[in-house]
Amino acid sequence: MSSLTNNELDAPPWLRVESTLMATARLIREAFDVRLKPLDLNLTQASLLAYVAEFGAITQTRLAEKMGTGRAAMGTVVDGLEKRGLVERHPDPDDRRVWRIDITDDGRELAARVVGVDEVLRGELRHGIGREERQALSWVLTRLQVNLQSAINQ
Amino acid sequence: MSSLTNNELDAPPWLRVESTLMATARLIREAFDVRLKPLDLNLTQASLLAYVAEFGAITQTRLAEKMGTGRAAMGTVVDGLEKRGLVERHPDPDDRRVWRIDITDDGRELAARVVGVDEVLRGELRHGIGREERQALSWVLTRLQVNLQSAINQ
DNA sequence: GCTCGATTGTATGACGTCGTACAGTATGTG
DNA sequence: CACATACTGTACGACGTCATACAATCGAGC
Repeated sequence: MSSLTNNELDAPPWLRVESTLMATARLIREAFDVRLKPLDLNLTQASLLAYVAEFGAITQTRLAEKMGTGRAAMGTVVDGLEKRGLVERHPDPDDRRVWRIDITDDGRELAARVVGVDEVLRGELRHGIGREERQALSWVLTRLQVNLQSAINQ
Repeated sequence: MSSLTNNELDAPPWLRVESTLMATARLIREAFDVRLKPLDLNLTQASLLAYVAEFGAITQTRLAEKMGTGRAAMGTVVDGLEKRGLVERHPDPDDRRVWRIDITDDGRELAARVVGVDEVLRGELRHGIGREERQALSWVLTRLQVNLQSAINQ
């Protein structure tokens, strides 16, 4: 144990809040990966599965946009899930370039378990954090994203 | 432009705040990488350099702890910086297993520029975000880290 | 002094993601 | 209809990180 959040005090003085945020993001991924391991899914796969289960068939490019990853990476993720019979690629009747990624029955079943895992974990993460604090967090993060996007575009 | 923060509204309903946080972390890394590109450094290298410049020689394992990465990964980062003459490995007089990573004059010069880049960017990121909002953000993140650590340890 | 467990740094292979380039297809313009 | 441009998904190579295993070394207990 220990060595938990000391990175707030003796952390590099530059990058203070930012590094805390990135460390938190790492922990989020780690926590979800741990909880999703029994389902043999990582966070990316689980997100894809749950998204398709919720919103129905969608093309890979839009999927990549939603999940914040590249098209190429999304292709390999879909490959893996398709090989396990959790999703299927259906040709789009209106556009022969694209595949419409749809979920299978097995996938839907697993997606339900993903949602369960997600709800449990998110419940644990709320401990000691009030509703308005979470809303404030969300607001600041959104604002930060705007500033970051401006900074990235010079 | 556009497609900026729509991932707040039509994002997967699970993973709401968490996915926003992770997306923000990605943008932070991206923004720093863009700004550090003229120095031919990525965020990891720059962090290491600035840390050693600030706090002096340190072993790789402690460096890895501070930066939140593994020892093996830290070794390759040090390799690259050492090859460019920005840091040096000095034997520890008291412990022959460890290297003490120290900065060179060239490294110190570059580290100063890193600090400059960092200050400019962090100034931009503060736009429209008040002091108490930043403190609240920091507090919630720290609390979240505690909850995450508990979740990871079952 | 010797032995055993713990620790440091490294080598290795694996994984996930990214960037680029490419072929196939769609869409708009002449 | 012909053509140029934009877009989708994939192949490929590269990078960064991780997990594991390992040799060298330290520190504690006898």
